[in-house]
This record gives sequence, structure tokens and C-alpha cells, in this order.
Amino acid sequence: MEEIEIIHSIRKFNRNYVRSIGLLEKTFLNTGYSLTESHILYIVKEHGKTTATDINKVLNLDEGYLSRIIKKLISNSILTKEKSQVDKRVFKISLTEKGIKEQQKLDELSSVSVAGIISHLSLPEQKELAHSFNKIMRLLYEE
Amino acid sequence: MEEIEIIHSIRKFNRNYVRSIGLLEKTFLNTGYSLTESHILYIVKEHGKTTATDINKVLNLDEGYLSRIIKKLISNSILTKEKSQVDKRVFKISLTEKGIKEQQKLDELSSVSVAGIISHLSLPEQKELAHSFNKIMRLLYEE
DNA sequence: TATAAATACTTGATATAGGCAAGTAAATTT
DNA sequence: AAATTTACTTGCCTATATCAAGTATTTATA
Repeated sequence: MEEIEIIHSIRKFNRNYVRSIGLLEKTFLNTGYSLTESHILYIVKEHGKTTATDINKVLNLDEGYLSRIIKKLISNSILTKEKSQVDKRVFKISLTEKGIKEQQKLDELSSVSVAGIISHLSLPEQKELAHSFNKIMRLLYEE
Repeated sequence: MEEIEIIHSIRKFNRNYVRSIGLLEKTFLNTGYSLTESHILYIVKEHGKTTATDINKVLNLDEGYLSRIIKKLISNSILTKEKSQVDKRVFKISLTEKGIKEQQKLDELSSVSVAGIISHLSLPEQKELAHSFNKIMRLLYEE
């Protein structure tokens, strides 16, 4: 296998995969949240109390855009923020009770959606699939 | 490995991969084309003369949206259309000379971008990577 | 220690992507 | 011949995203 074939394999994957799993659709799994919003909620759950800057270390969004999304999520009682006492430029962001529930719902839906995508495969095949994904993760992000 | 771990592996991949390769960005590799537009041009190149309906068998976009994108690409002299004589509802779409050049440019940029993403890996690692992508493709789309 | 530079976040203006519904014209079914 | 389906278009709208400028606070530097 030559370098050009390697690149073509990856590009072919890119073309097919992203659309097939619906990551380009405007509303994430018909939840009323966008993919980006759901991603933000996931990160806040993972980090516990966090900050816009921290979120953006992962997502790399336009700062203004992120600020607005957070504002919206706060006004919908999904997130809260409190001014940090250590650094008064910073706001600590966390999930509200409602936010926790919503995030869990999104989490569940996302899993169900993935389960659907692999449901036609046998368990051994699903395992092979997961190994392939894990291998890619390792190669691309851990070396 | 249990089912839940399988799903988590895939979801982790989804979270990381799509953003890291820039597939969510509005303009595709700073070319002035969107990912969707560049995708359409790719399909027209592959198919030669084709139709909006045929394109949408691959992309599944909103019909109105697709119609508008094609209109725009025509007005920018990237695509042309001519009424089919066999079925007068249908327009045959193809790349103009300019369109061919633009598509090649996009193609090249896309390959360069992928090459950059895998450039830190050795050739054997790149091969492993490609095999993993191919395996996923086979499992998800060929069974 | 005063000043400059960097960091964290916000706001305004605007572009673009994408979605929904209704509509035209031609072809196919019944 | 009438009803249905297919291929495509248009109008209207919202959400997503981008760019640029601005405020407040903290950190670096001269």
C-alpha cells in the first residue's frame, strides 16, 4: 500500500462516515440541542466546574460564539456561572440540576444512536469495529 | 469488551475525530467552498454528467438547499446544466472547464490536509491506520 | 511601580448553512 | 382521464458561525 492509497482510504472514510452518523445535521438527534451544545454539556459534565476557556481548549470555537451559547444555556437553566474569586475575569460554569438531566438524556440518545448504527453486526464484528476505532485514536492522538 | 465499551469507543472517536480534521468548519480548508459544495463537486467529477437527484442519493440534503447550491455553482461558472431530452423534468449537470480545475484544486488540498494529519506517523503506522479505516468502512457499509 | 501586553469574556453586526412548506412541470400509475 | 409520483424550484425563516471591536482584570516588563 502506497502513500496515495493511504490518503485515499482516509478521505473515502471521511466522506462517508461523517454524513452517515448524522454529525452534520443541524439539530443533534432531534433533541433541540445542536451538536456543539451537546458537546459543551458533555465537557462540563466531564470537568465538573469549568470555564469557557477550558471548554474551548477542547472545542476551539469562536470565543464570541461560545460565549453566546453559554449565555443561552444559562438562560434556559441548563448551566450556571459564578465569578471566580481567584481571578475575576473568569466565570466558573457548571450544570444545573436540569442541566444534569438534559445531559444524561443526550448521552443516552447518543448511545442509542450509535447502537443502531452497529446493530446489524455480530458481537465479534462489533468488537473488531471498536478495536479499529481505538487503534485510530491511539495512532492519531497518542503519538 | 462489552457492548457499552464498544459504544463508548465509537462515541469517543466521534467526539474527537470530526473536529480534529476540520469537517465541522464552515469553509472547507479556506477555499471559499463549503464542505458540502466540495462534496458535490467531487460527486459530479466521479459521475461525469449527473443529476440533482443522483447527487442527493449520496448526500441526502434538503432538495431546496441542494437546488440553491447548484444554482450558485452554475452562476459562478463551476457547473452547467442542460435539460435532459429523455425526461424533461431532469437537468443533466456537469463540471465546466473552470469547475474541473477548481475540483482538482479542492482534491489536492484535501489530500494535503490528510497528509498533514498523518505526517507524524511512520509509514508502517500509516498503513495500520489505513487498514483500520478500511476495516471500519467494510464493517459499516458493506455488510 | 507605572505602563504595556496578554488573558477571559462580551457584544454588535453580518454571513451562511440548512430546514420547512408550497408550488410548477413532466412522467408514471391506476 | 384523473390521481399520484418524481424532479426540481422558490419563498421564507432560523440557527449556526464568523469577524471585529470593546471591557475588565491579571501578568509581564521596563
